Amino acid sequence: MQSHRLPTLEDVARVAGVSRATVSRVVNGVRNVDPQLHELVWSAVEQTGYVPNQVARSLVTRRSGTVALVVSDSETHDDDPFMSRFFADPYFGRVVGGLMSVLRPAGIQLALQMVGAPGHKRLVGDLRNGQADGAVVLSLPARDPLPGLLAEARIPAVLIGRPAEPVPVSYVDLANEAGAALAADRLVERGCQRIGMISGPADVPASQDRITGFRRAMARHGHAWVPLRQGNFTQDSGEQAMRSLLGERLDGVFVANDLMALGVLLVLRDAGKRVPEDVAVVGFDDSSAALAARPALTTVRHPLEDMAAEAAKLLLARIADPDARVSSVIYEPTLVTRQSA
Amino acid sequence: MQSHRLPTLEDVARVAGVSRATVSRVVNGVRNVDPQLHELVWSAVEQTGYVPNQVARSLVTRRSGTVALVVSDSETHDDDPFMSRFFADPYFGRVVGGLMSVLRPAGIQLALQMVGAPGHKRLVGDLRNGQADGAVVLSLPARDPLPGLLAEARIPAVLIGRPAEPVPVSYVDLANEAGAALAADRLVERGCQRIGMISGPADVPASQDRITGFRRAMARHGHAWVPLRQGNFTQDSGEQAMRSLLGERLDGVFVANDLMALGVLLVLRDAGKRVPEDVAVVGFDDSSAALAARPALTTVRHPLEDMAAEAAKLLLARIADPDARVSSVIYEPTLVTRQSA
DNA sequence: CGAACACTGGAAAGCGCTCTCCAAGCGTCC
DNA sequence: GGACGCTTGGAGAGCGCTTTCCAGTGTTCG
Repeated sequence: MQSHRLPTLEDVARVAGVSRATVSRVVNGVRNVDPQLHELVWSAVEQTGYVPNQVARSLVTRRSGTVALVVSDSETHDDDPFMSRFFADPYFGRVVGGLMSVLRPAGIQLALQMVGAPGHKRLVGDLRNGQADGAVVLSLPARDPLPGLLAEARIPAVLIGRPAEPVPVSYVDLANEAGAALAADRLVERGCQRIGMISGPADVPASQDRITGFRRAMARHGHAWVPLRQGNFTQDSGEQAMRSLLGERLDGVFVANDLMALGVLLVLRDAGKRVPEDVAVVGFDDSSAALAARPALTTVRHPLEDMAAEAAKLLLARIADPDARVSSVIYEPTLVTRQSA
Repeated sequence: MQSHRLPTLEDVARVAGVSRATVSRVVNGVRNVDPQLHELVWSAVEQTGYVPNQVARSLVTRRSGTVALVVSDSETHDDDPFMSRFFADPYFGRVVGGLMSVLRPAGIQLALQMVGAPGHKRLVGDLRNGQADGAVVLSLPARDPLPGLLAEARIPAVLIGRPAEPVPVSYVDLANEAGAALAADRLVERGCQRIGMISGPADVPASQDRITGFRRAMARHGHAWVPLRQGNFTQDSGEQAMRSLLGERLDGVFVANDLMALGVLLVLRDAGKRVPEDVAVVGFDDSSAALAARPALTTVRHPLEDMAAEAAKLLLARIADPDARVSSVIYEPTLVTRQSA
């Protein structure tokens, strides 16, 4: 019983006996329209089942009511297993959840864009064309040219995680150094003497900062040197790193994320070490894994949802006023003390 | 050094010295255009840095190159903690990853739409208006009217998870009953005598099927009655359910998802029960949690990424041919045997 | 050698909407 | 009573693109 053609403004106007312009004004709630006409138009809208065509509207207003979540992965091939890992990790979902908590009430849609270097030009073009009003960027590769391109094209954008090189784009980030220091303090305070670290990839800013922060704090406590192994944020890499660290006879270890810490816990257990009595472990992220681990993980809380929500707010502000100053928000981490340290 | 206005088809045409129509034809690769002109036009495109305006294109073609991922949550208020739980769960990310693996190579975008019952009308209208070419629907509420509305409006759609009531819409699903039967078989085969189950919410089809399948299989094995507790798929609810099941002196339990199984493991451990010696545990999903658990979880594998990818393929096929027959794909689960059973 | 025919490229009509004019109507003030 | 300002609604020009229709050109065949 549906007609094949959707009712347009024109149809509503005809039913209401007014002009297209008037219907448009009523629907968008602008200008003073005679209350009677107002009423009349709304009932015509109701009667025809009219729904504004966003596409047509976007074409003229150059506003799409959409924000892009750009996942920038520089070099990945299509079915790189890395991608599936990325999506399966709660990281992605938490970001989406945080963004939606702000975007949804604002009536703004989220469009997911995955793009590698070859797609940069196209992406920037599409965004300038009004495909989306702005972008939240999740930069995976260490030094990503995308933020710079976005800034140059004057596209409202906010990064999640600071860029490797300074770029005139707002971002939200965690005070990773401070978080790592929290872990160091905890380990030292417990009385650990031989403390090591398992880090993430060295070229990721967040990872670098955790290393720097940890080393600096340890130095402050008189530990000039810290045994370090590099992982890649997977549980597996955490296991490997811990195994290679076993010879160091550590009694404390800071692991740069919870997933790797899970692996560490397993290796320690297999090696017959009690946690925290023999070896204390501090993780990072306060993910659900931390709570599920046995012993429950003492970890540095990373308020990712809040950060993503803030990113959405910053972006909205920037869309509303493109000349607003670039501003960034750094979140302070806190230590969540559980059993492992 | 960027001009404020983006180059349009008109500009390219002027530079190339041809008409708009010709440029359009070249860019879209239709009709036989003189190879020389073809060349000429492309170099003009290059020179001007032209990027087609998708919005304008959509307006006339009524194709958007976008697919909506609709998360239908019927009754939720904006900052319901349920939503944040939903996004943090790997379920969401795995679906997105699976969809993207098909959509990205096809050059199609994914737009995230969260919508409750009040938004249904608007959503259907927007989709009919060509906002997106089709929808993948993730129905959270038990009996969701949305799939029916979509079918009625003849909007290409594919559901992930079977609808509670039959609806002429394609879907992909897991043979949940068969999966539950796999778990029952395993538990019985191990020699367990007193076997219980912890299920998900009773009004979710997937959850119902697991209960039915488990009961049926157990009956086949001569167990007429199965102690059952209901959880809500969270680790916490799993713990509670298990605690209340402790009095039953079970030696085997089937838990309807891995997250709850994690909770079960903890409770069992605290109660001094060894797994699997005293109590065998089988989970469901084969999530990363299953692997991380100690003992590692024996669980029913749920190939969610593959299912989501298939959903994307079905949707694309339906978009290409709206009159194609409604067809659904049911995936067969397999048992992943680890330590817990 | 002229007519029929493919083929190519241009002109122009929209897609559905917004928004800037502009005209009409009305009240107000000198 | 006339001029002015204010409110209100309509006409119409696009936004950038696709696509139909048609004219022009070169080709082939009777």
